[in-house]
Amino acid sequence: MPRKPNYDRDELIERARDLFWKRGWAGTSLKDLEAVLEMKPGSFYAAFGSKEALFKLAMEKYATDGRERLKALAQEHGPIKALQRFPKMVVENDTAPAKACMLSKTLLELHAHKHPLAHEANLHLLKMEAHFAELFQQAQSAGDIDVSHDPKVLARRYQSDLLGLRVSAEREGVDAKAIAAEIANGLIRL
Amino acid sequence: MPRKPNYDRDELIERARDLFWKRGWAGTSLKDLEAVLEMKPGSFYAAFGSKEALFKLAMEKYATDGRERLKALAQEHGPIKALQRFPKMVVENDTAPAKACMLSKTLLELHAHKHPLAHEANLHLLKMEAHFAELFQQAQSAGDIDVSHDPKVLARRYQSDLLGLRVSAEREGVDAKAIAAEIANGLIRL
DNA sequence: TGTATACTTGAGTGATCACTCAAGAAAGCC
DNA sequence: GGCTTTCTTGAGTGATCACTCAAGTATACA
Repeated sequence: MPRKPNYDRDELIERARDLFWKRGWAGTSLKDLEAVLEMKPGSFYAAFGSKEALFKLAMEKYATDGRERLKALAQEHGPIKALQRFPKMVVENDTAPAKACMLSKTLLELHAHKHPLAHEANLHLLKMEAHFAELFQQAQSAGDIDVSHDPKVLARRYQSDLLGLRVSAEREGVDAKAIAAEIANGLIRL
Repeated sequence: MPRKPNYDRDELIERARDLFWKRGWAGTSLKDLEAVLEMKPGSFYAAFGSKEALFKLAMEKYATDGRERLKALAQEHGPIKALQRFPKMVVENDTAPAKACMLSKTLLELHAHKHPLAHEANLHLLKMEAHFAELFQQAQSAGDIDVSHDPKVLARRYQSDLLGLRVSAEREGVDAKAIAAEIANGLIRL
């Protein structure tokens, strides 16, 4: 009896993610979304409910994709190599809508307003940090990093450096690849 | 013959800076500014011309204040100690409107729109980086840092770490002071 | 093919956006 | 006190914001 929608929901969320990632929350208007998703307002609200609900979906996709890329890297090269390659990978991805992390952008834009999406971004960052800690611990088990270090401390610092790297990569005239290499090299001396 | 304005322009710019710093460009409405500056729209536009013009002034004040704080630190403690203390100082300043750097917030928010203010933020960041490089060079002359390092490379990395630190400080549940201490310690081993 | 059921359309909602401007108030000089 | 000049006031500008909804359209099952 029903009629099926003539779009791929997941693909729409990806397109929305790219737009939100690039332009931020306030910088993305519904008109922009309508253009990119090729949807009229009625369909949009029937499909997603609100701009905020779609942003949340987009951010979830962003976060899980990031974790999966890290996981894939670890499976292929092992924990320490994954941690070393990740910064470079992030910075060299020229197809990405922005160099900076969508989670940090969201956090910085909306934290002062105590917007629920800022809290959401925070949670995703925590999850990623936990993932980093896990890899650091595995690297210790493999003998690649001295066990005197607390993996959680290493992960906290690593993520901080990564966030800094990605802000720097958004700047003009800054050699982000060089910084990424420095971060990678810093892991050898642990 | 004329009538003098009944406000202190510099103080108004400071108040605007605090609001912009905290809430960002799009997050700060003219209504917000009118409330904080205690000005009606007519006076506001007579005094500053536009929201963008005031933001630019606010960002300039932010940038020069930052450079002066660093300079004061260097004069009191010397270059290497200044570089070590600066991250801690930034993170521990509880009176600041936000932990994150106003320049990076502006850059991340407006870079995708190619907004002139993003370019402006970029220039201020470059100036600050040059200041860092100068201190690194002075620290080398003083024998505190090995001369094998390029001060410009050190400054680039230092600023990246600092930006990451300040994003991390904006998060909840992250011990930013610990990261600041790690950054400071990292400078000893150079 | 008829009908029920969803999806699509797009003009329209009130609210808020940055900004304007004419009129009134206050200060400095004679 | 009168006059000039600037500052202050605040209602009002069109544009854009996120969002709604009634009407039209297409699809799947009978």
